[in-house]
Amino acid sequence: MAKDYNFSEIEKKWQQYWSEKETYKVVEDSSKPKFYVLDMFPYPSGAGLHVGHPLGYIASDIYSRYKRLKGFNVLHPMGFDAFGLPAEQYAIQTGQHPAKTTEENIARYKQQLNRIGFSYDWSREVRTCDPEYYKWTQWAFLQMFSHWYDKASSKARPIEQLVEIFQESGNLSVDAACGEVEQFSAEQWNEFDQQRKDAVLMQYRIAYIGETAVNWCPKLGTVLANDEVKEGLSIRGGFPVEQKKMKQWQLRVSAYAERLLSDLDSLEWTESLKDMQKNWIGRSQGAEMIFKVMNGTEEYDITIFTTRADTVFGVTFMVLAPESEWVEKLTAPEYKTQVEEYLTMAKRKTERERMAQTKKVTGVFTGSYAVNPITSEKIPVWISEYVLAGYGTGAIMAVPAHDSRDYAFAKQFNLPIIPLIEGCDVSQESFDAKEGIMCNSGFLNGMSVQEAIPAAIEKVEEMGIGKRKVNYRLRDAIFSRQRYWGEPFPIYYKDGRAVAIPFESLPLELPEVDKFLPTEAGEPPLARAKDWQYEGCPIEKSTMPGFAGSSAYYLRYMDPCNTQALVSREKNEYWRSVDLYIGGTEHATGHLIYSRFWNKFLYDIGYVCENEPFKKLVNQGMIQGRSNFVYRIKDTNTFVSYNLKSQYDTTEIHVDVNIVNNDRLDIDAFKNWMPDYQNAEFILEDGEYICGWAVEKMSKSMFNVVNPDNICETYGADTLRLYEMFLGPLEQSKPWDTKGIDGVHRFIKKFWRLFFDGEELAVAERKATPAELKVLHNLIHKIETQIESFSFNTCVSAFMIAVNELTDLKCNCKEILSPIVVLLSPFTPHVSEELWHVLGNEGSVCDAQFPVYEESYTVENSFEYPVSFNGKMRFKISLSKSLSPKEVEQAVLADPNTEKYLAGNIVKKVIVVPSKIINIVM
RNA sequence: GCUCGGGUGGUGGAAUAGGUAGACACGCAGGACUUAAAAUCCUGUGGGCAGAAAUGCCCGUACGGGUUCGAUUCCCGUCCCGAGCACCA
Repeated sequence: MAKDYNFSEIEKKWQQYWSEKETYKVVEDSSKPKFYVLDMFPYPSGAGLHVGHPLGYIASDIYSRYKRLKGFNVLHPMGFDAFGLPAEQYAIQTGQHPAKTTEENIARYKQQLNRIGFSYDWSREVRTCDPEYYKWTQWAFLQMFSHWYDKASSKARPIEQLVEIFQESGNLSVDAACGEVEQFSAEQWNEFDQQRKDAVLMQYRIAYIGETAVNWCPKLGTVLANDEVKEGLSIRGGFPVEQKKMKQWQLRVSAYAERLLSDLDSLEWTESLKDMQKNWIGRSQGAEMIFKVMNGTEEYDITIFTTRADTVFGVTFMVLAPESEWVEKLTAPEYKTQVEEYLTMAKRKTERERMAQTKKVTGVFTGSYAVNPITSEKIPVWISEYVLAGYGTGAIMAVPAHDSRDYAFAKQFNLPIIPLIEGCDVSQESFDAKEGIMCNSGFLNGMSVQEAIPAAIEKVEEMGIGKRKVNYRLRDAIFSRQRYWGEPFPIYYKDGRAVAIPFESLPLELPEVDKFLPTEAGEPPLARAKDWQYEGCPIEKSTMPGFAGSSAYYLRYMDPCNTQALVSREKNEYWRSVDLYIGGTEHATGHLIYSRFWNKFLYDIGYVCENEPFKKLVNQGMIQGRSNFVYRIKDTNTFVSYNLKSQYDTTEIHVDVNIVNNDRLDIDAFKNWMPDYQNAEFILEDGEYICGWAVEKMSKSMFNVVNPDNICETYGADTLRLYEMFLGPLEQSKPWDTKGIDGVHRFIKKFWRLFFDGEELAVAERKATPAELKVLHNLIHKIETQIESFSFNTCVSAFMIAVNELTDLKCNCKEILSPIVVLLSPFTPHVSEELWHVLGNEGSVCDAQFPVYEESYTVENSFEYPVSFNGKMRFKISLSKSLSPKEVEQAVLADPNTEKYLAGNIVKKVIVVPSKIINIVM
C-alpha cells in the first residue's frame, strides 16, 4: 500500500476511533484545573453549514485542544438553538411538524460538524426544543415571576418577602424596580381584594405582564424585542414593524441596567463590544424636575428629565410625546380638534416612516401653559413626535439655544430662543457643546457649564422641585411571541389572574395543533390546541422568544442530565463560568445582554456561583461569499470574457463559484449548469474565459455558497481547518476564496513527507542537530504566544516556515518530529493522530503534553544591533555567535566605529536592551 | 449626527514598549522531471533608475503636517472604507 497522504482514509479511521473510545468525553476532575470553551450554538437551518459557519468553531476547537495539551480539564460542548422562526415558517408552508424538520436538520449539522473533526463531548449535547431542556427555561421563568428586584440591596428577592413587607408597612419603605404603583400603607394593603393585590404584585415581579408600546410585526403576526428590529424592519424576514400598545409578558431587564453596565469592566471582552453594550444600556446622568402646568383651572405637576439642568433659564416651551398620558389632560378644549388630528397622523405612521422623516419638524400646541419653576415664567406646552414616550418621562423642557432638536422646533413654530452662554451665536444653529461661561442665568451666571450643572441640580433639590436622576435607554424585554415553535409559558389564568403552574408539573410540553397559523380570531397558534388547560383553566397561549432558550444553555452543559436542577451546585462550582466564548458580534445587544441578565438573576437567588457568565469573549468575523460573474451580450446567448466586456453592451450574471477556478470559467461545466446555456457561445481572451468577481453575502441566490463537505471531500478536514485559520485574523470579516487552499494542502503533504520516503517510514532514532533543535524551539515559542493571543493565521505561517526549514535540513529525527506532531495536533487533528501512532505512541495525541520551550536552543547566532549614544542613534554593529550581554558590551567597545563616536568621552555604562538596541551612556 | 474599528504589492495578509517594511501563502513568469497531463521540485516577483552581471542608488505602508538620529507604528489635521447606535432630552 502506498504511503501517500491519504486524508480520506485517515480521517475516517480516526473519527471512528475517537467516537468509539469517547476520547473527548469529559468528567469533573478536581485534580486538574478546569477550562470551559464555548461556541455560540447554531440554529440548525435547512440549508446546512457553509464554510463560514465553522470559522469560530475551528478556532475554539484549536484552543480547546491546546488547553488539553497544557493539562487542563476542558469542557467543550455543542448543542442546538432549535426553536425559531424558519422551522415554523416551513411548517406553515408544508404542514410538516417543526420538531421533525428540526430533528433532521440537527442530524445533518452533527454529521457535518463531526466530519471537520471537532473535539466536542456529544454526551453533553443540549437542544432548546427538548422538553427535558426547556423545563429549565420554564423553571427560570417561574423564578422570575416569583421574585422582585430590591434596589436597596441591589438584588432579586422572593415575592413572599415583599408581601410580608406590605403587610407590615405598606410600600412606602420599599425601593424596588417596578412599574407605576400608588403608595399604600399596611392597612390599605390588607384591605385590598385579591385582584388588587395581584395587580400590585404584578408591577413588582421580574417577569410580569405589562402594557407598553411594543414592536408589532403584522406580517409575522407577533411582537418583537428591540434587538430583533433594525431600521423599522424585522431582522427575520425584513417586514415592517409598527408601534402598538399591547399587554405582554416582559422581563425586568432594566432593573439590572446599572450592574450590566458596571460589571462590563470585569470582563475580557473587546472594547468595541463593551462599547456596543454601553451604548445599548445608555446610562445618562441628570435630574428630574417638576413643572406646574395649568389647563384652565386644573393644575398638574409634570416631571421632566434633563441632563442639562444648567440650562433651565433658557426653557421657552415644553414638549410632550404624542403617546404621553398627559396629552389628554393638558389639551385645552379649543385645541382638541387639532391635537386629535395630529395624534392620528402620528399614530398612522410606521416606525420606518417616522425615521425617514426625522428632519421634518412636526408638532401641535396643547393650549396649556407651564410655569418654569426657577424663573416662574409662563411657557407653552406642545406635543411633538421628536419626544419619545419610552424614554425619561415622555416630557421635556425645551432649551432651543442649546439643543439642536429644540432649536429646529423653535424655528419652525417661532418660539423664543434665549442664549445662555457668553459669546455663543445662536442665530443659525444651537450651541450644544457643554462648555463656556453661563449668562442670562441668574445664580448660575459666571460659572462654567461643568460647574453649573451640579449647582443647578443642587438648587433644584434644595427647592424641592426635583432630584438627581440616572436614566437608562435599556428597556424591559418583551417576552411573549404569538407563535407556535417556542417554549410554552408555565402560566394559567384563573378568574383572569395569572397563576404559576407548579414546578412538579413541568415540563409543560407543546401541544399538538392542526395548523401552525394564528386562529381566525387572531389568537396565537396555541389557541388551536385542544385541552390547552391546566386544572380546567386556560393556559397562556403565547410562547417564549428565541433568546429564552439560549440564555442559560452554558449552565446546562455543566450537568446536562440532571433531572432535579438546571445544574447541581457541585458541578456549577467546578465549571463555574465560561472561560472562553467565541461567537459573532450580531449578538452584542441581544443574547449577550439577556444571558448576562439571566445569569445575574440566578446568581442573586443563589443558583449559580458566578456573577458573569462569559469571562473572555472573542468575536470571529463573518466569512462573506466571493461571487463570480459572466457577461452576456444583451439579447444573445454569447458571453464575453471580463476584460473585453467594455466593448459590448452586456448583462452581469451570477455564475456558480463551484464551476469557476481561479476566476477562469469551466466552459463545459457552464454549458451543463443550466439548460439555457447549453448552446452558449463565448468570446475568449487568450483562449480562456475570465470571470468578474465581487464580495457579497454568502447565499444560494448568488451562487457563491461553498459547502465544507465538498472541501473535505477534495482536500480533507485538516486542510479545511488550516485554511480557514490561514485566511486572516479571526476577528476580521473576509471573503471566502477557495483559491489558495492548495497552499495549505501542500503544506500537509510536505509535512507528511518528513515522515515517509516514498512508501517507507523514514524516521530515525538519532540525536537532533542544533539547527533542528533551533527550528523546533522557535516554533514552540511562536505557537505558544500566538495561540494565547488568538492569532491563528500566524501560527499556520509559523508551521509552514518550520516545515520548510526541516525539509531543507532533511530532518528525519524523531526527537524533533514527535513534538511537532503534538504542536500541530490542535490544528490538524486527523493527520497528527495518524503520525502520532506511526511514531509508535499509544493512546491519543490529545493526551500528549505540550512540548516545553527551551530558550537556550533559539539564541541568535548572528545579528545586527543598532547602537545609540545617550539615546542618539549613531551606527549599527554586526555580531556573530551567541554572546552574553557582557560579551556584547566588549564587542561594542572593541568596534572601531565606537571609538570614532566616543571622541574622547568616557563610557559610564553600556546597556544591552533585548529590543535589539544597545545604549551607551557617556 | 454620535461612538468604535480600519486603510501596507496583482491578491489574502506578516511586522508596532518606534529599530533592515512586505514574513508566509496565493497568483503570475521562467525552468527541471514527464510521450503528455497531474503531482513534485527549483528560480524570479513593490515601483523607478544605473549596470553585461554580481550589485548599487532613489521612492514607497491612504493624504498633508509634527515629534524623533530613526515613524507602517506616536501626535495633529484631511480623505476614504467598515461596524454599531440614532430625534435618548
